[in-house]
Amino acid sequence: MTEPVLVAVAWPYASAKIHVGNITGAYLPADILARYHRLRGRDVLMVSGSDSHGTPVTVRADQEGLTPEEVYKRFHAEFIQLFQKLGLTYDIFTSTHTRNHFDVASKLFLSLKENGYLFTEASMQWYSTEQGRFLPDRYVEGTCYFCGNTNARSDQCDNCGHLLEADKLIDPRSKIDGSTPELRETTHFYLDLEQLQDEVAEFLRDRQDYWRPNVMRQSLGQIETEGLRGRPITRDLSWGIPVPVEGWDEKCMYVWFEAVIGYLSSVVEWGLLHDKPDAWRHWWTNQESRTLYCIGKDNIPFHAIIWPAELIGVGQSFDEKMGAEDPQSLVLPYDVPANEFMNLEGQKLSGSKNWAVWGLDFLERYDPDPMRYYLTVNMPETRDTDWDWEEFYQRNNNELVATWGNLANRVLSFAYKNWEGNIPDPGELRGSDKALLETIRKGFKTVEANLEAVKLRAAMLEAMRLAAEVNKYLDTAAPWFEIKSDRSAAGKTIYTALQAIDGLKIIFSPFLPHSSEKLHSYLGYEKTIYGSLVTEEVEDDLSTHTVMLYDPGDSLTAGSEDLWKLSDLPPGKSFKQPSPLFQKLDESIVEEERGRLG
RNA sequence: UGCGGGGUAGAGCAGUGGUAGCUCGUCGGGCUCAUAACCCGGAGGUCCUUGGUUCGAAUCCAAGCCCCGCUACCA
Repeated sequence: MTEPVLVAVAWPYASAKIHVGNITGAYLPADILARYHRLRGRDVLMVSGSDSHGTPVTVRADQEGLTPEEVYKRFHAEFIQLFQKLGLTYDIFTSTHTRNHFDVASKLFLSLKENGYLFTEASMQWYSTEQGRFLPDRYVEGTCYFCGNTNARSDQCDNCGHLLEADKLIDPRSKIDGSTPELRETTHFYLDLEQLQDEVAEFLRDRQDYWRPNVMRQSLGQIETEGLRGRPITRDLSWGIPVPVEGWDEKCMYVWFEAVIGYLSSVVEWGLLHDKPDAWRHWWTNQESRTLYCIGKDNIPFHAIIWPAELIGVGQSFDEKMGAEDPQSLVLPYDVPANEFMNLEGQKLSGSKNWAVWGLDFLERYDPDPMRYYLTVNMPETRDTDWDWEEFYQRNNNELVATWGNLANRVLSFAYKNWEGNIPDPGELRGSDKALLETIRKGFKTVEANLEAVKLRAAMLEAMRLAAEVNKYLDTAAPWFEIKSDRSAAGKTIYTALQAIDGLKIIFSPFLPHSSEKLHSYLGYEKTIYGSLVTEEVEDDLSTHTVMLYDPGDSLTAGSEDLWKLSDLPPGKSFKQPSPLFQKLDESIVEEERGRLG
């Protein structure tokens, strides 16, 4: 077993389709990191699943006349389809609606309760006598007590912008059936964040020098200026995980409390599915384990404050409940590299206005790597960015195709034509050849430094710069000229260039895995670089759910060898006739795609 | 109202005290292995404004202008 790396990815909410903003914000950066660490031979586990519970799912179910379970399963199936096409190497992509997750979440809840970090408190909530249930604030409308607007939501008035106290709303009515709700008292469990505040702050300070400033501002900054207050972690809902306390089975755990526990439960499930029930401890109780949380900025408080607070509060109790003889505490986040948002053609994304580029829809017309490339160079790492179809088209043709795709194609074509599909024997390399290979070796180091620091844009740019270096080298050496007078000199040049693109293939592969595999196969390798994604139906006493799993197979990264380096290319080895790695796009797609919006 | 981010070449960005840089586009040249791709060179900027600190400011301070988010039980 080598260094454990846990890539924990935001759980998509199973009530909406996935768009490019979601992908660039969390799922793609996670896969880039996971693939990079796989190349390094580390014990990578990339985990996530569908967040299946909560109000939006039930609301959508009501609208469509379906059960919440049917709604979640429909979106869950689409997520898996998209992730397989994009090549996101989740070791496990599961769901929160599984017996295993219920069990783990309940153990965690009870651990917090036993350790004294939960308390109960009563409050007044709107209750629908018609439906016999409590209504979420956003489903109660009425008259604003500030401006008199008669269509104010009970939590906020869209007319005057004031935040409202729900119980002061005038003439409340249910948005669902128009009936008049009444105020009723209800009691909930609260997570005592105030009590955990000092330890959370200490946890954050320890990481202050390498976390992104935007994440620190929203976590440590908030604690230092406003402090933390208890937050309710249960709801009067029926779709979710029942509160595991006697007399409370009518209420559920609140999704924001329960979904993050998926980072733990999914690792447990992965172990169970691989007949390694104790494997979860390798990532979760081993203090050497590096846990990275890839999320969007809307999730920062949950991952940088609340989840660490839950983990701290649990202490060793969870491990004890899992049957450990010598229980350990759980590993706190190493980094939470949250991204900002991606807009579209200058405007905020909006599902209801169809102002979005949907993942599956995009892949109907384009290949996955162009999307991965554009989303990486445009990743909102430090500020909001913009998806612009004109720019997508330009970058695809002028950068991806022209610099990298063309480089691979020109080298392979020339070699194939002049050496009958065998790697030429270079003999002794010249100074200029060695210099190029040295540039690539240094490139591995630079890209590595950027990836370790989760600076993916910079890493991608550096990779492209290296491709440009090889193009320059070719232009200087001019093998098409050499070959006319000195075949052996041309052989040295082409051998060197082949070796260079063989290395670049590895450097590009975390970002652009599909084209790297293609090039890898053109170069005549038998094994693939990465494994594949498979699905499996899992049945438990709660439900049946589909899991997507990563199968390393007998790929190069299946072992623990460090592949992050220039490898030797054996002279004489045969390789295949190449074809272009990427397609040029026609300018007409710009207007075509813009026409689909809105 | 409060909080946060931002205003640097046509576009997108980097640059936190010492002659203003990168990618793309643009103009000119070279090459012909390659998906008219690749390589070289040039043009292009009052670094939002004003005032201040300093030998010296895009970079620090003050005031102001403009854009964009957030301030939701949408996790």
